[in-house]
Amino acid sequence: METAHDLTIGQLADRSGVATSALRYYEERKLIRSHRTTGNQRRYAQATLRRVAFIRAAQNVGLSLDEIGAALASLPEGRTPTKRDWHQLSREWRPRLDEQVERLVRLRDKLDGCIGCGCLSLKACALYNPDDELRAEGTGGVLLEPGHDRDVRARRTGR
Amino acid sequence: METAHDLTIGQLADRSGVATSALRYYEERKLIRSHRTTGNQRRYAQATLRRVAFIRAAQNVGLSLDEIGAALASLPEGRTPTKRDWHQLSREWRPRLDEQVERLVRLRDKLDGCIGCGCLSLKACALYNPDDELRAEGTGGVLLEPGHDRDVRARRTGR
DNA sequence: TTCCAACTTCAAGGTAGCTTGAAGTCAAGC
DNA sequence: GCTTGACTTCAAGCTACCTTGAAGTTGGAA
Repeated sequence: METAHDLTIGQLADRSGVATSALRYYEERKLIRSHRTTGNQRRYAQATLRRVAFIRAAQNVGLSLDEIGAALASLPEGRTPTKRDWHQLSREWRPRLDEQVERLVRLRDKLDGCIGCGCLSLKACALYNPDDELRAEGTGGVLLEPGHDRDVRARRTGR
Repeated sequence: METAHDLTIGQLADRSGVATSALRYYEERKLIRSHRTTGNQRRYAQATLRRVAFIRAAQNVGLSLDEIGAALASLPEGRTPTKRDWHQLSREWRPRLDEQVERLVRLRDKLDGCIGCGCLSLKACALYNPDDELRAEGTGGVLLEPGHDRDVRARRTGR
């Protein structure tokens, strides 16, 4: 399994821009894998560079390591992922990214018109809606967070 | 300063969808303010609802409470912010949101073409570039993170 | 006036995502 | 063969952002 092109953790850190401590952490979390030299040092396959890039890109978009790990788990276990494998993975992520972009654009476009206009605490605002009538229908709360409706009460703490 | 329309922390929590514990935390962090009843209970002005909405919206976009606090600090101290005040604040945030959106769109559009095509660890990729030649020029690392260039080495840990 | 849910403070706990430090081992150049 | 920097593990620490629990107080309705 060892090749001349395997990377030490330091090389992987340099080339990915990710600290060695973070790489060990990713490995502990099963996001990346390594094999060991006879002297117990980690060696990473070149393909790991791509995995790390994916991890950082995904983190940038606000995904947790758990979610990223789940995505990466869809890649083949035994062999180096092919272009097709990565292509498949990125296709599955497209809707997620679309949603994120939409949410952000909505915020950007509404921030001025909505917070700016002062309707934020009033009726029928696409950005935020704590209106009492609507609340009676169970739709109070922040509309920017997807799926918030059923969480609003659960998020309360004091008795 | 007390009006009939002041909110208890529970009401603010219900109407904002934010836990009371979080609201107390925000107050401790000076993101929101309250006055007290004779019995030492918090009462919030209606306008606080708008502040909380702003805080959550901003968090959604990935901003820290420190950054949000700094933004909110630009609002007037003594009086209830006017539409104009909010308008001003949201205008200042526009570039930040634009940048976020752009970053996200870039990731979305490049993910397929770039990670998918396998160029991720090769030359001249807009998404990621650990190419050795470019690294020699000091441009290795993840290109998605703004201003990463000077951080790449600092992020390394092991000696 | 009594009751109890909603409040109060304070300290500790929790999760995510790492970083830091100690103490020791490996490997590659002189 | 020696030196030294890059590696190893493990435990503890750190920042952000809260949550939980204990122990006590308030306030509004019956």
